Amino acid sequence: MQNEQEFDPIKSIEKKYDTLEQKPSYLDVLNPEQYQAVVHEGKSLLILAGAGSGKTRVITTKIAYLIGQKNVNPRSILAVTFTKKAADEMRERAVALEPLAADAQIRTFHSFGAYFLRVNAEAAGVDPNFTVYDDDDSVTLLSKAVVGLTKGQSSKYAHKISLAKDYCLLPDDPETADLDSDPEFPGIYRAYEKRLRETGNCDFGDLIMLPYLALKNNPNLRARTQRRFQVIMVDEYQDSNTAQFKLLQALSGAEEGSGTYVCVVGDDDQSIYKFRGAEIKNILTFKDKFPGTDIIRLERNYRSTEEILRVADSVVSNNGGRLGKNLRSERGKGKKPVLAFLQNQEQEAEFTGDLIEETHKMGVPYSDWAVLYRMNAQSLEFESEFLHRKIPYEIVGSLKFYEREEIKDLLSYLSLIANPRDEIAFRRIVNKPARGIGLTSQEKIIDAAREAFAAGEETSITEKMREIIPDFSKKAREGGETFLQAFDAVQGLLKTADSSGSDTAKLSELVEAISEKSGLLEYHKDQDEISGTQRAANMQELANSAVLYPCTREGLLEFLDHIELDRTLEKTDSTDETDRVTLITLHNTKGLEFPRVVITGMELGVFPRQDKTGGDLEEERRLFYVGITRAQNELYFTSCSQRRMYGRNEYSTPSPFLLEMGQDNVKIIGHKPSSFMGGGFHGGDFGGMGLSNPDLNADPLMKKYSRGAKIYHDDYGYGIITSGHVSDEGEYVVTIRFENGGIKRFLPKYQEGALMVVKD
DNA sequence: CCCGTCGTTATTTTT
DNA sequence: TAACGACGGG
Repeated sequence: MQNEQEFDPIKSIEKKYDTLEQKPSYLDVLNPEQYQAVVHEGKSLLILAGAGSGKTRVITTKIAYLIGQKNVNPRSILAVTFTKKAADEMRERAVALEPLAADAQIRTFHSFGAYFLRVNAEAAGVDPNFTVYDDDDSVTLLSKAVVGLTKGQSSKYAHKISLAKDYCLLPDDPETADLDSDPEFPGIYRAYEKRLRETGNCDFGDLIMLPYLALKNNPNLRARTQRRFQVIMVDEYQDSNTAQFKLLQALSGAEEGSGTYVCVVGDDDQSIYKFRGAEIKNILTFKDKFPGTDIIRLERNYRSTEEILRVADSVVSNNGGRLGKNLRSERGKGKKPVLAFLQNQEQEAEFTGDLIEETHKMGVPYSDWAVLYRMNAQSLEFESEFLHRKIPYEIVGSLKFYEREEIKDLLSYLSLIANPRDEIAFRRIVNKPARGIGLTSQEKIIDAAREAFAAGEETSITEKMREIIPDFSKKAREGGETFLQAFDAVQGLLKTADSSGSDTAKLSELVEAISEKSGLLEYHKDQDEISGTQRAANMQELANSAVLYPCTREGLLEFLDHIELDRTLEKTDSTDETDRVTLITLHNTKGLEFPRVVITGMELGVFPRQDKTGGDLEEERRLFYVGITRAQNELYFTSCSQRRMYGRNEYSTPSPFLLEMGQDNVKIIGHKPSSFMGGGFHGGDFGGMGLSNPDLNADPLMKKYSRGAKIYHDDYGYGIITSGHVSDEGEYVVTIRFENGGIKRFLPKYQEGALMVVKD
């Protein structure tokens, strides 16, 4: 005993040095700002992370540090991102630094919402077995909820409803009426909500809005939740919407002095999703909403060369209302970006192909290259050029696996098993393959089921169908029996909750059984023969992806969540070639980087789009900024003097953004258009307001009578300019569609007296 | 219920 | 231009 006591102080000292020794090396690799951000505590924190400044490293290190060094319970950490990919990467990297991080909630906003709703289903007033309707399903549901809408109207209103939810607006909120000029809109929204609740399902917007409302209306739940989450981090905060902001506020209890530590990370210069409801003001005013916020700027860029960042900065400094940042490259000077003026899109594709081929001969892999464009339609020219030249490429984002017909069919069976009130899923599969159960029969079944649900009956759509089917015609009756038999059979494969762990049935078996017994596999195989598609293979692919899930109700819900909340992945291509050029829209490049980047279609009307002014133009500019800052080593811009759009060959003006890059910051090749001669360059001195393109001002007629302008003609009445182009004779020609239906072309030059622009 | 034809309409889209 | 939806006939 005596001895032991003598050893004690030594032990204690030893321990201290042991601990110092164990100071995790992950802190050593941080730069001073990153380190500050990681060890920051107490107040709220806004990390302004410039492109390529290592923000993921900061977030993941912070999670590891909190758990490993500050003894924060991993379960009390919530980190949200916007994409599944980002969430997966974040979790993986955090766990690599600190294995206990596996217990932290690292999720997308929507997957967190789904999780929250399932756990708190009762408080939130939702069915715990809900599945998630995607945008297509919402459109279908709306068309059933409001009779007499055309398909176009349904998708328009469904889109508006989704926007309303992004802004956290309910049908009765006065602002809701402002979202659409149609005074019926709030009523349409209300009808949609009613029908959606009847199905027991949620749409994407619900996954954010309903958790927020549940917290708002339920103090106990709020207190419990705030106790649970001590640390909340949000990535890509510049693209959060109003509902997400409100949810963050409610979760953190910032207004109630909960003591939750909130850390948001983002870059106001990269906010590009306003059209989806993103509110850049969330990041601009964060410090006001979370008083006492500290701001840390990460301005060291490890991705791009100086020359590239110079162009990026020169462009984005044309925007007003920025938080401000000064990105510095840690990569050295590098090569000056190249701006190529070309004649048309064929030449644009050829030029790009040349670049890729020439460098490939020198040993540059294809995968170094990314070709960026504003619209998906622009990929076509590159595809044919690359196909022709045998340059391997991959188009990112166009293949939407989970939106394929055959996949949605299978998923509908799964959804209906999960939630027997899922009207949309039922309608999708009951008559596929054709069984003689047309729209009328479907209506009868759904109406009966809805009535039963309203009366509080514990039943399902298929049970109701079984009840009323004897009244149907022979054909419909027999077809219905076939469907019910198949459905019962596959539903029976789902193991009930009491079966124990010894049971190894996999969900993939259920998917395969559905394919077979529903007749869908056969049906789609036939379609394959006809259209040469890959549907049968895709169906198998879906089954394969279900192999990791148990064939239980829990496994099923988990699988469906996984799929609904991660629709981007799964671009399994049959070729195993990995060295490929990437073709991608500018929006889709967020978070990515490439050694060599070509930004194409730098023309007014394409990028930026012509109808963009003011704040919208600033967002286009940020999109341009995002594109530029993807490049590590080499950057190219292409601009065509002529472009075929909507079947018409139009002359085009260079993008005003090109003027903003600064003449000396790029190497210009090709035939410089007139607007680029003689000191036409002013980069960065417009304060970012409106269009400052000298070329537009050069021809006042083109500006006055631009596409989209509403006009009044003395002889023909009101109309809208559908297009404007410069003819071969060099004269500006506009095409006008008049309200009476007529389409006429004019030379505005000669119509000054008769043709006037009207405000709308 | 399937197929052809005509007319309309063209962003971006994390979930 | 091209792709997709609406509509009508077999």
